[in-house]
Amino acid sequence: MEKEEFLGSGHGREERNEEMRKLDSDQEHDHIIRSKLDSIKVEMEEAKEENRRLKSSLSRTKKEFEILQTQYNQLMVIIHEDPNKFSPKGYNQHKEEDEEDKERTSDREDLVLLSLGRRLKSPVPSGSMTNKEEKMKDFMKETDDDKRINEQGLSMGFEYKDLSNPSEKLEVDHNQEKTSLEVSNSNKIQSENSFGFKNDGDEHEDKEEPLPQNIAKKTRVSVRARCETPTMNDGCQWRKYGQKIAKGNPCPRAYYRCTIAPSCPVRKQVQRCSEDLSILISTYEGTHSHPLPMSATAMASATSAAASMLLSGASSSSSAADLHGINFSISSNSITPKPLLQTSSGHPTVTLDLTTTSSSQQPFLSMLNRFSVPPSNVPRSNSYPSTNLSFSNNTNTLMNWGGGSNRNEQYRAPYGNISTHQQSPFQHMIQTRAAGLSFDTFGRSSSSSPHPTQNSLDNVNFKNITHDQVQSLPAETIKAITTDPNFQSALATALSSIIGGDLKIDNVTRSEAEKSP
DNA sequence: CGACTTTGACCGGCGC
DNA sequence: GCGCCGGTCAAAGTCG
Repeated sequence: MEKEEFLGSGHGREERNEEMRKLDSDQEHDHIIRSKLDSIKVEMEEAKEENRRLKSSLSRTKKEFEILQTQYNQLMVIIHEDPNKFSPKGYNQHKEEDEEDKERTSDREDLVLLSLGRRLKSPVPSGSMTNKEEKMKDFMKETDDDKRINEQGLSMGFEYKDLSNPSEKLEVDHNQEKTSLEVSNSNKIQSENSFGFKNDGDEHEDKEEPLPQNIAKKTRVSVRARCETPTMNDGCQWRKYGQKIAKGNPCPRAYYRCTIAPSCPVRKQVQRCSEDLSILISTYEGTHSHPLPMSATAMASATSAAASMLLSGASSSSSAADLHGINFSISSNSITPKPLLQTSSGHPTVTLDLTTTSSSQQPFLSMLNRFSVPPSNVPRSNSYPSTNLSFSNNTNTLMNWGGGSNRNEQYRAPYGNISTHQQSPFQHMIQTRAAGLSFDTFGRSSSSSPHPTQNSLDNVNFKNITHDQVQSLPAETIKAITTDPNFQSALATALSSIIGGDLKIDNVTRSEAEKSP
């Protein structure tokens, strides 16, 4: 009996134990689920928080960008409209016209100019035109220059002088590594061997029959940038046609040709810097004989601007120059790293350096100051000048250009996914004008929201731009904007045009940032 | 199957 | 004239 009871009780105990175990396991399961839920909740909260942070950061950056863009646009609009206005005398003379100008400028604030580089051959049907586009078209009819743009499209870039022309002589001082350009008319730059965009409407420009010596000595523009991907996405469509191990660099050099148009003669060489494998050196040569996608215009304009600077003698300037009222100091500490692709080939090469790090606390100034001559210790075997333009900042300039082996990389914006109205934010800021070096620059923020500094036009003052003003720009803004390769490209173009063109900037619009925090 | 990449061969310029 | 070197060609391979 006792045994049975024992067995019976033992059996019951087992059942209870089983139930207990079941309960325990259920509780454990619940506990696990709860803890998982908790952790997920925490993660969600964190994500939300991060999202909020990013949103606020984005909106702040947007605002700051708009402010800067407005200032830049105002300046360029005014420069374009009447350069004389920038002299104190001119300012007084034109004071009465300011009201009118303000209205016109305000109108232009509504314009979105996406005309950096070459205008597309096929005109947009008027039916599909937006109001902004119509306004832009209307405005472009206002001046003769703009008419020319409207009728002929844009011609800018990599202008290369006919060296055989006795009136336009290129002298190179091999010993001093200086370039001396003797140009009879700086605005009459021939279109031979021009890199960038040419106007199909101009028959004479379509006939690109450079002389043999020019073919042999095409100007090249080398762009150095930190880039993790095998190639830098510059917006163009390239096809690889060769690869070589070049002497002096264990990294292979890849040869690409532009395939947007079958007859496009533009070539590109891509090579990693042997000293710093994170640096990608892209060297461009030739002239695009076709419209470029918008995403390609930034790089094309940068390279063209660089080439223009080379040809306009920027490299021959002294250690500091006062160019049209803007100080361009060429400081020895801004010297770029030794350019590898300058050592060969007998091509005049200009290097755009987007890699070097500045110790300066003023990135924007630093950027302006980085129009530098190559270091004297750089060996150069070629007999042509090389010019280094460094548009760096004090941030980590490692760029992901979105390039790589992906075949579909072309036409993608070089800065990843950007919403439509923000795509290539600086491209619409600059509009180039024919004659290579001079251009119109105006436009506005593409944001549809009311502009925070719209009223600043009412308080436009003209003063000499000072370093203090530049310094007064919010550092974060400067950092954000100067790290944008599109800005760097656009700036290169703008500066090039100012240096090489006939614009006279004695004064500039006072920066609204002076008032802004 | 077309577009693109790879890679060895070839060509022309340049220096010795 | 020869060899080196940068640049290009073109056939074969790869990829989507």
